Amino acid sequence: MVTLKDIAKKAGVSSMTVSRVMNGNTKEVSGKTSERIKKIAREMGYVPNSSARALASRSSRLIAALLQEYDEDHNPLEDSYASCFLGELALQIKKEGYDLMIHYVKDYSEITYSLKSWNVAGAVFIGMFDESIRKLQEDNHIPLIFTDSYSSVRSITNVGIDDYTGGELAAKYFLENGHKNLAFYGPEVLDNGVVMHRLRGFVTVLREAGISLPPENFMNLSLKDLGGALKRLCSGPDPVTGIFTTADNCAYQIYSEAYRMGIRVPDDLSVIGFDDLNMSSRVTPPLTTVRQDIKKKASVTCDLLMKHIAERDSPAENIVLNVELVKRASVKRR
Amino acid sequence: MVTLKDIAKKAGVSSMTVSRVMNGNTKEVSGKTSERIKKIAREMGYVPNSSARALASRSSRLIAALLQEYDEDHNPLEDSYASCFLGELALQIKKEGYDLMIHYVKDYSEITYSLKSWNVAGAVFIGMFDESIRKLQEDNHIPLIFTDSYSSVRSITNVGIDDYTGGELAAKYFLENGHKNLAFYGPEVLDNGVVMHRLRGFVTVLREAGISLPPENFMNLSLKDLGGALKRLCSGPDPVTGIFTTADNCAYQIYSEAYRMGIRVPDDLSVIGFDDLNMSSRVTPPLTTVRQDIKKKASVTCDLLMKHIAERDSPAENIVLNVELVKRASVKRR
DNA sequence: TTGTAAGCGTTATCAA
DNA sequence: TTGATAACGCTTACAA
Repeated sequence: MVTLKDIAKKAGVSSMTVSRVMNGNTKEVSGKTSERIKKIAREMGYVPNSSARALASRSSRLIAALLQEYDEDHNPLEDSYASCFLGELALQIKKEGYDLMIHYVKDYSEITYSLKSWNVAGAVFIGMFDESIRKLQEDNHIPLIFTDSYSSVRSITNVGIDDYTGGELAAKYFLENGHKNLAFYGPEVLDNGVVMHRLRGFVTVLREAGISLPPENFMNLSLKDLGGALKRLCSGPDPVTGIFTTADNCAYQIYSEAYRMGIRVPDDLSVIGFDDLNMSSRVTPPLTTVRQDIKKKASVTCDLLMKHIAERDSPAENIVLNVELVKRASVKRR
Repeated sequence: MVTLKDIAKKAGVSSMTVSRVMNGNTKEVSGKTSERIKKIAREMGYVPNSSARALASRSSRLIAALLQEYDEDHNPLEDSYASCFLGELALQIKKEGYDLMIHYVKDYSEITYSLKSWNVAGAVFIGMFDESIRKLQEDNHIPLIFTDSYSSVRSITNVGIDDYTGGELAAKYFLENGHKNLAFYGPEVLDNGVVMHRLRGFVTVLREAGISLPPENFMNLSLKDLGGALKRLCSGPDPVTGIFTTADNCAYQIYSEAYRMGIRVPDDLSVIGFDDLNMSSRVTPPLTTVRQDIKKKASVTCDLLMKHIAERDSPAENIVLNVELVKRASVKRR
């Protein structure tokens, strides 16, 4: 392993001089020595030791991405939204010259542990961490960027989207297309701000149009027999003709169960999703969905992170990105 | 920040004793002091400093996952295979008490740099690294686990699948179902062992059945107008009735373009994919595909890694996992 | 069973 | 513009 010392010896200078050069403090070092040292370092294949750096400087060029580990036998990255966001985030972080660590989190205690253990420079939270936020901020004095949080903690830096408007857009589009009998499919609302706001936007528009959904039209992921429920809703004298899901992934499930039950999309049942994942333009029929710009979200997240790392007292800010409805073939005019 | 020293002071022992306790060297420390120290550490919220550990011990409990960064505007995790594998790998690595870092790689030089910089204990390569393998092994003396490699380097530890048989299974199933006029869709074969072997298995079986594919039946990702090509193949007096793709993702593209061109799957065109991603049972119609067990692959990868970390002179081994054909509705009997 | 001392590779600090 | 020195928090190696 080549160290600063090795280079210093070869160049006939102190290791401090080499250190300065390697860190680009070119102003403090004469141009000539600087060039010479760089050359030697390159020739010797010098790679700075990040651990030593972190130890000495009490900070590292390391970012942690934290993902909720909900389920034993499903890893967090099976969710295409999460993997897409993380994948994009990794790209941005790399561009900034930082390294990225990923941590699955089941227990609160795991978070602080992993952040402290590595002296990470900052952390990005992907998934629902609302209950822990206050404690996280108390325990960790590094920039923490949350995503899609609806925490009541005021001083929090968060990147989210306009979920409520998303729900509204879906409802309006259904109404425009003559749908009156609608349903909803998504995770339990109770503890999830994102889902709740999407749903609220949706039902509020419907209510204003004089439409209210009976309880059985709210289906959630814990439903054992989605196909059966769908079949029931879509038959009878006054069948459901449209369904709003809080994620494209859920919409794909609907597609699948509808197909299995012989319900045709969009002829019998129109579907609107949320996210606009890559897959959504490819499914049959292409999915009408509320689009969020995941790449933008990732780059904004990274920008915020870098800003807070550079200026530790940057004010907390909550950034809300726009959504838009992408109209495809999964909604039929009635 | 709480350090060993702090705990030592409070416990009235040397920091070495604390270090031993924190590292579980319980045999060397009396039971009583051990318990007392653990208690104090817990109370003080001690978190070991991984950087210091890595520095002092010249190794870290850190694994690097390396992903090929092919394309500027697509991140490697947009590929569901990669994100699923990585996601599962992360789970396994966490179970072993290691941390995981992800690195996108464009240039060879980036790899060695990131591995050395963090003193990582081992690395997993996801994607095509065949040309770099020899050099990687020379430059890095830590366990390197490759996946899906067909490198000619003999002493390489790799976890792959039986791609060739996968291709055979697809071909046989088409034949069983009376398909005689077939096509292929996937990445350029030239430099990709995985794709090449899948394709070889496929065409070999066909050849044995006296069927050979004309050049225009080989379509690759660079094709500008996939829909048009599909339309051409599927019309005329002797239309293609089945298409084999080297990845489920490609099959989804076929679905999408077929839909756009008014070609019905499976009535006009049967499709067989490869991977069996989560999505494949959900698309319409559910996709017949050659299944690989990604979870198994990830756990085998992790096991190998741990074994090689524990015993640095473990022999190189190439593990080949089985594949199986999952029959769904995308292939129609002719 | 416990402690002492040195050192891992780097940066911070101060002096020259 | 450079260098000497002391950390950073931990482990290794050896001594008690």
